[in-house]
Order: sequence, then structure tokens, then C-alpha cells
Amino acid sequence: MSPTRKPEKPALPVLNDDPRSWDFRAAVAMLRLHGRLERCLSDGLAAHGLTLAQFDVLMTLCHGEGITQQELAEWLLVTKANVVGLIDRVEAAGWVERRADPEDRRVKRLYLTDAGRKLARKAQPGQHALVRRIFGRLSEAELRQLHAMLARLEEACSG
Amino acid sequence: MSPTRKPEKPALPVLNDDPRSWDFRAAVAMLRLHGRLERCLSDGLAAHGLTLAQFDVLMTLCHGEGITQQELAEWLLVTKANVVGLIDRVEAAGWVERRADPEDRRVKRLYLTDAGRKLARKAQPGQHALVRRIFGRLSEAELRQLHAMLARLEEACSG
DNA sequence: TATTGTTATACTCTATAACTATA
DNA sequence: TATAGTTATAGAGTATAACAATA
Repeated sequence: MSPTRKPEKPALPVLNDDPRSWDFRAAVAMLRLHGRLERCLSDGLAAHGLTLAQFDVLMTLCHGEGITQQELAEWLLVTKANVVGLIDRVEAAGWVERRADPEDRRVKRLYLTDAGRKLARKAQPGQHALVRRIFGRLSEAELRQLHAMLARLEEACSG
Repeated sequence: MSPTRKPEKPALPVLNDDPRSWDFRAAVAMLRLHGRLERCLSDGLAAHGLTLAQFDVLMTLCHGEGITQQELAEWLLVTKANVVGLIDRVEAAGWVERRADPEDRRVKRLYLTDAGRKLARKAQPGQHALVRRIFGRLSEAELRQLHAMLARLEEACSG
């Protein structure tokens, strides 16, 4: 068996068990959880030929079709130059299309193609199931608490 | 003609306000917080010429100097091939050095150089301050709760 | 002048596979 | 055979800067 894929054991309790302040420990825990979660989600998407960033685009368009590239850049927290490449790829794959805005000829609005919508619908359940499997370990009350805390933290991040 | 949009806040309430289950909402909130946090931390590190991954290496070695590349790969949740490039860069920068293990000549153990240790000590306070500024919005009791929940989630991710 | 999208460039991170040198 | 590290290759994401078309 080739050990090509990811390892499974955090062999080194390097950072988690040291007696730091709880803010720092919570931050490290979040970064590590994200790393794990990202890999789980990526693996699930790879079966559909999607990257996480591309799935993000599809999901964003599912709920906000017709947004501009600039708006997408702001939502995804990346630069507009980055969005160009991102959209180039999903457009080349036939999942998204750019349409000129008749009112402002500078902007291009983004729409899902039928194939893109179909793919999004196909990939979504697996992602949901994965999230449910992991986050389902917490009770609904805990999930609400978690969500509220994360929202406050994100607000602190922006402001 | 339209009033200038503020591109600093997430203009699209696309995913957060839809009536999904709390597990999904919590997951999305976490992914978004991570995105923001990652950028904040990266910006702080860029001033020191460090990437987040490189800072991770330095911090890991600060607390577990002498680990092998394989152990580092497991800890960072990446492949060993990835670690080679990562260490190549921090070694070229003069922050880390590989040392042959006399007992098993296959392995190379990783150590911080004086410059690396100095840089880690210089970069750390800013990162801590940033974490404190953000996570300080929660009380210590909340931070403990958050940490516990995140740890349970990470466990669910692995197992 | 400012804004939207684009191109050009470069770097980092990541994964896969095949390879080496040890064990 | 198995393991630690390496090389080679590829692709994806990111940032920066300069640019064109349009407002």
C-alpha cells in the first residue's frame, strides 16, 4: 500500500497541549479542524472533478446568480484577478458562463449553465452528508452556540 | 450613479441566511471565518517574509525540534513530498536545517537555526496579538467551550 | 478619474508517481 | 519488503502590477 494519501494520525501533540491562553488554543484548534475538513471536502469533490474553490463558485451562483466578477471576488475574499482565472476554468469546463451587462458594458455577470446547475446538485448531497457526519457530533443547541460564536469572531475579523 | 458600494463587507448574504440545518450553517461559518483569519494572519506574516505554512513549520519546530520530515508531514496534514519543498524553502532562507540521524541514515531531523528561532520569536507576538484581538471577543468560558467543540469535531473528522 | 475585467508574471502549496538509499 | 526522503511533473490558488474599455 502506497502511503501517497494523507496521514491519519496527529502524532505530535506539539501545540495543543501547551499551557497557552484559551484564545490561542481555540484559534489553533480551528485552524487544524479547517485543515482536516478541507481535505475531507476536497476528497468528496474530486470524484466530481471539482476543487473546493470551484464548488464555492457553483454554490455562490446557485444562490446569487447574476452577480458580477467583482462581487464574487468580494464574497470569496480574493482579488478580481484571481476570479478571472477561477472563472476561466469553470467556464472552460462548461459549468459557468459570463454574460455582458447591457447597462454597464464594463461588467460581466455570471450564470450557471445547465451542466453547472446539474453538477452542483449532484455534488451537494455528498458534501452535506460529510458535514452532517462531522458536525452531527454536536447537539443542535451546541451547533447554534458554535454558529453564533463563529459569527462573532468573523465580525471581529472584519471590523 | 449608484452610491459607491463598500467593498469591505460581504455584500452577498448568499449562503449564511438561508434556512438550512445548523450543522451546515456552522460549517459554512467556520469556513468563512477561516478565510478571513487566514488572510489576517498571512498579512501579519508577510511583513516578516513568512507564509502561513512556513510559520507553521517554525512554530512546530519551536515546540518539537528534532522531528523527522515524515513526522512534520503527519502533523501538518500534508504529504511527505510536500514537506520537501516546504523545508527546501525555509532551509534556503536559513531558518531551518536538516541533520542526518546517526541511528537511522534514512531520516533527516529538523532543527531551527538561530536566525529561524529569532524570526519565530519576532513574528509570534504579532500573531498572538491578532488572535487575541479577534478571539478576545469571546469570554474565557466561551473559548473553552469553543475549543472543546472544535476538538470534538476534529476527532470526528479523523475517525 | 475611477472602476471592471483582463493579461502577464511569479511564487506557494498541493498531489501523484517514480525513484534512491537505507532498513 | 517496507520506510524516509527525493525528484519530476502538474495543477490550482494567490498577489502584484500594468493595461484596455467603459463609466
